[in-house]
Amino acid sequence: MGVIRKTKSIEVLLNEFHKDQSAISAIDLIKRFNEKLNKTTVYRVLDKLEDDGVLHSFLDKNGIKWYAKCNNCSTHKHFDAHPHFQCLTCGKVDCVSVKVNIPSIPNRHILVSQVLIQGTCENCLT
Amino acid sequence: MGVIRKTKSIEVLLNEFHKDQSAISAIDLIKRFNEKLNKTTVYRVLDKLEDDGVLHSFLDKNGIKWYAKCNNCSTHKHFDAHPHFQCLTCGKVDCVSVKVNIPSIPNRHILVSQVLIQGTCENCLT
DNA sequence: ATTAGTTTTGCTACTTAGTTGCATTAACAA
DNA sequence: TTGTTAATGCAACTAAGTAGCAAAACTAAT
Ligand SMILES: [Mn+2]
Ligand SMILES: [Mn+2]
Ligand SMILES: [Zn+2]
Ligand SMILES: [Zn+2]
Repeated sequence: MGVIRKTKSIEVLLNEFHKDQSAISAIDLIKRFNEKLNKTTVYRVLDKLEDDGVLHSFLDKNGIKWYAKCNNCSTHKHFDAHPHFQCLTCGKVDCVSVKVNIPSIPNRHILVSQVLIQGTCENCLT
Repeated sequence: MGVIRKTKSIEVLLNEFHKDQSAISAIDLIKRFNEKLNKTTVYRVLDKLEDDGVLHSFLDKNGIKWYAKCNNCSTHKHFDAHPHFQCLTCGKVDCVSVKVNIPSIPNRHILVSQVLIQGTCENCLT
């Protein structure tokens, strides 16, 4: 897979991730470009950008899908085993670069893990 | 809130959690008692049992809801800050009792966190 | 610049998990 | 046994995400 053609939809969506480091939910993007892009297109572009290693995705506390820009990933290698932080006050979601280490579990082989942290963001702390 | 009346639905569902320590998804319970209980009832009973501290819930990798029996919880106190483990081979989900410690994050106040670990369960390891 | 081949898009319809409103039924305390 | 109120069933709905297919738009070759 991977992005093959530079289309308007891809440009518009990617630009949204470039102008802010925060994660953005698929639903939010659909709302933002309501008049400009079809929702199916939004889902498909996000999916493709993820395949291409440009974005990565995760689910928030309510099971809805968020995307954020990958930091050193490519089509072949992904380094996205970082936690995500969701502010319970304003709803903003960010990638956090701390390392959470998962202890081994007896009789089980661990492959991946997702960590979602919730609390108050710096903007809402005051 | 909390369970007030001992009904057939509550008994049937609770019994399912008693005979096995594993977590069970709401969807699965709806399927299991397809002929016996209405799906709305299943959702409502699970919700109420959670309020009452008898069960706790979490979302799996696909954003679907699972429930498991609480281990020392009551209506007022919840001790469910434990990770959950989902086997990628058989799909089984369990509570795990290891402690994952979340490091503090600069400028952010952490309140709760969810950890979902994926891998291979003891049954599927062979 | 035109064309042809292929990808991407829009649209409509669909799926699936979960929720809501409301009338009926079942607990249970008196 | 009866009256009150919680719990249930049913049908209709919501919301996130998917699928099929025809039309549009890239891109590369001519
Ligand atoms: Mn991230
Ligand atoms: Mn648990
Ligand atoms: Zn905030
Ligand atoms: Zn397994």
